[in-house]
Amino acid sequence: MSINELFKALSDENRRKILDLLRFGDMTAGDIAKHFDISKPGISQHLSVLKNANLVYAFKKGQYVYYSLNSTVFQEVMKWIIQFNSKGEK
Amino acid sequence: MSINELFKALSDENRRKILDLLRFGDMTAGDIAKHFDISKPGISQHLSVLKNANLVYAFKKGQYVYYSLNSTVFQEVMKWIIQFNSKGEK
DNA sequence: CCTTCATTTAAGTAATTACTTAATTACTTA
DNA sequence: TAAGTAATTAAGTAATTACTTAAATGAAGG
Repeated sequence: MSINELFKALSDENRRKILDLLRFGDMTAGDIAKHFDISKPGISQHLSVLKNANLVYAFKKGQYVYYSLNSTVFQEVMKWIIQFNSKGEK
Repeated sequence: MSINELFKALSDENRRKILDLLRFGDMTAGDIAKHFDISKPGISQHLSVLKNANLVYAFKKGQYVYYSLNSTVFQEVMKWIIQFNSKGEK
């Protein structure tokens, strides 16, 4: 859950779009994939990057895997950003 | 100055380290390079990515080029992040 | 069980990115 | 104006990343 992993995860347009979708509620991997032109395995790989960065978590329900935003980690990024408004301390 | 360019620029560890250095004051390209193990042209390329993303700006003084943080753009990122704390509106 | 559906894993490829060294541009000063 | 320094541009390469298709896993329902 390094800050590097976090920024790397956020650096891809498709992954940010996935996060955008999840803002409105949890979704299955398949439903997420429907919003993209890329293959299901492609999406699955993006989801795994987001999961490893703790930006989302996954829970299984029957044969479906639901993905959910983990909004706590966004605060990590926020903290990093905030440094650059309060110039040159610490 | 797209949000994509911005996140791409922030996704590299060395570029984030450059931004960290600039928090404490403007620096020349050469002085920045001294803090890294990579070549000067390598740093120059990173600086150009940061400049294109509007994260820094450059001004020339004699034969030196000074780089300076452009803290206003961080607010763009901030805005993007904030969405994920206030779930599912807009 | 066997089939179907949802998802992931595996393996390969194409595109992108981060670096390198060599050459070039721009400025300064003897 | 020649020599030295700072920085960038150019061109090539190695490493990484984003995708693809095919195969494997796992749960659901006849």
